[in-house]
Amino acid sequence: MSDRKVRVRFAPSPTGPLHIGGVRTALYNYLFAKQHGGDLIFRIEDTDSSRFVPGAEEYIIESFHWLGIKFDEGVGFGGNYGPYRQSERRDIYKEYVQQLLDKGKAYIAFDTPEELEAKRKEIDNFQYDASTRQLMKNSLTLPAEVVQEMIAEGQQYVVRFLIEPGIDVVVDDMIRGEVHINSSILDDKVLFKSADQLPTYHLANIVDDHLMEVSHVIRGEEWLPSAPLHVLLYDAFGWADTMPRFAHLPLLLKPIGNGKLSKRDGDKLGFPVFPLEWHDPKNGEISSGYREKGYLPEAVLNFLALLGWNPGNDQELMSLDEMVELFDLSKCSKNGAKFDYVKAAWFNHQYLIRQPDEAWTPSFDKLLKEQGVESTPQKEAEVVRMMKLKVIEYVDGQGNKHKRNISFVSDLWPLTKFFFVAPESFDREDKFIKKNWKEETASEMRQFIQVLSSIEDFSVEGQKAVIDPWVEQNGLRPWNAWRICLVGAGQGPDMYELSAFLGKEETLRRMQFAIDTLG
RNA sequence: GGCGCUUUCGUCUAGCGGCUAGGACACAUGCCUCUCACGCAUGGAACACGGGUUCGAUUCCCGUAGGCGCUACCA
Repeated sequence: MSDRKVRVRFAPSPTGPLHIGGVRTALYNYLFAKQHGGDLIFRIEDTDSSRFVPGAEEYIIESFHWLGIKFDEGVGFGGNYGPYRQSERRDIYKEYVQQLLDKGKAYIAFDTPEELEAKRKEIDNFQYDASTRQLMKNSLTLPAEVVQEMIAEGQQYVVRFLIEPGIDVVVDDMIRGEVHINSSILDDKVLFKSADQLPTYHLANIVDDHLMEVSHVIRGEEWLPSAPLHVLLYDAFGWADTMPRFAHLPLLLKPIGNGKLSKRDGDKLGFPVFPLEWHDPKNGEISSGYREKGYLPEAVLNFLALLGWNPGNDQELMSLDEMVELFDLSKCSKNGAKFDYVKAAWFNHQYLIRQPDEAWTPSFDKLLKEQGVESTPQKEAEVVRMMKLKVIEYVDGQGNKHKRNISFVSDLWPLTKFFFVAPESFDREDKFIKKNWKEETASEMRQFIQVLSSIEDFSVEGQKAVIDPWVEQNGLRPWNAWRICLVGAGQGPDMYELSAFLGKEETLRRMQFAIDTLG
């Protein structure tokens, strides 16, 4: 078992957009596979035909493409163990169900959903198991000829797994250790459905994992209760010696309140729970996505990886390759993690500030167009340069340069609007304006206008050459008031930089407007 | 209800019998500064409870309580 080639799979159901928790599960599978030089398989588990949602499969593939998680084989990736879509494997499942039937490990049951419902009403905590199966309509209670007859008549039936009671079933979990469950509490699970003539998850997943030579099953904790059933299935097939190792991951929980993270929480609290924006084909509802919100895939992956796992030291920022190296299933935590979307934004900030300026320009350009602002790439590059100009001079202990506190490119608009749009009004209650626009400020600004008007060379150096001596001489500190004129608030870059960017004409125009408005 | 998993600052977590219980996010204060940020520094903030085991428990065991999951012809 130990020298078996590592092969893991991520196997979503195409019932909607890929949940962020699913992304983490896929990521852990990826990390585990790559670390061991193994394969990552992408399998589509579409055995519930009633819940199939068109477009979901394509959405999931595109999500991983954006995130940078690469599969080695599977739907859309090729491979020698196909088909990888379960709906295309009907015949395979039928064959294996028959095996179980022949071995007496499974049986045929004719009870209709209505009859089962009635039984549940009749008996408290009814469970289809060793204690009740004698009461039901199945191949264990009916004579063989009758069963044959009913099948010949075309009666609908399901195949149920026959579970022996009183067996101590052990699931050896790589995260939780040994989990014991007595088989008596398990029910005779349906393995093959009559409704759509497809297997249930339990059967399909065991057959596929076996045939695809999956070595490790890394999945969400919601599967832990059915893991004993899966162990019993491997036994029943006689595949116990090649049974994969299990690892059940803790769940992602709501940031506030109780329960696991769901589709609803996201847009209610203002953060996405899906990697990409999703347009529900049924009702046209739109759910936001990380990509569209301005997240960088590296940041999303890094953040997600640390929700339930850490390398055992204080390192938080790491590339996908570093994670591959550091990842360790045994270091995964056992309890659910609340989804902290504030920290997600922090991770994005960290990745954003490490990007070169050029990487910002396209999205910045798009942002400005959305705001109806005329601009050029040169001007945008200039603004980006200016807005971090002061802090780029700061280099920390690791030699990293720092930029402004923006978590998303979209944050740039409120920070840079004044570069493109002149202030139209001033908030007299604003703390900065109150403090820096006094009785005498208007006349000082008029003087300052005179000085500025005389400047021929309006570049940063040209302005400094004239203004610095003037400031020295008069003992005035015009910057804050000047800032109010040009920005309209207490923010923005170095004033010389800004005025040079705006040009002499616009600078003077804004100053005059402020004087006229504020008096 | 039954079964299972789980329980360290508000949140994510380190810790694997002896520590002033560490880090990060968030928060507060200070420094820097022509503003806002960034950055830096400092600070407040946790071992759910009760029994054991042990010279000694955050750490091991058992209860209790809380949280989460499962309990479909869904995955």
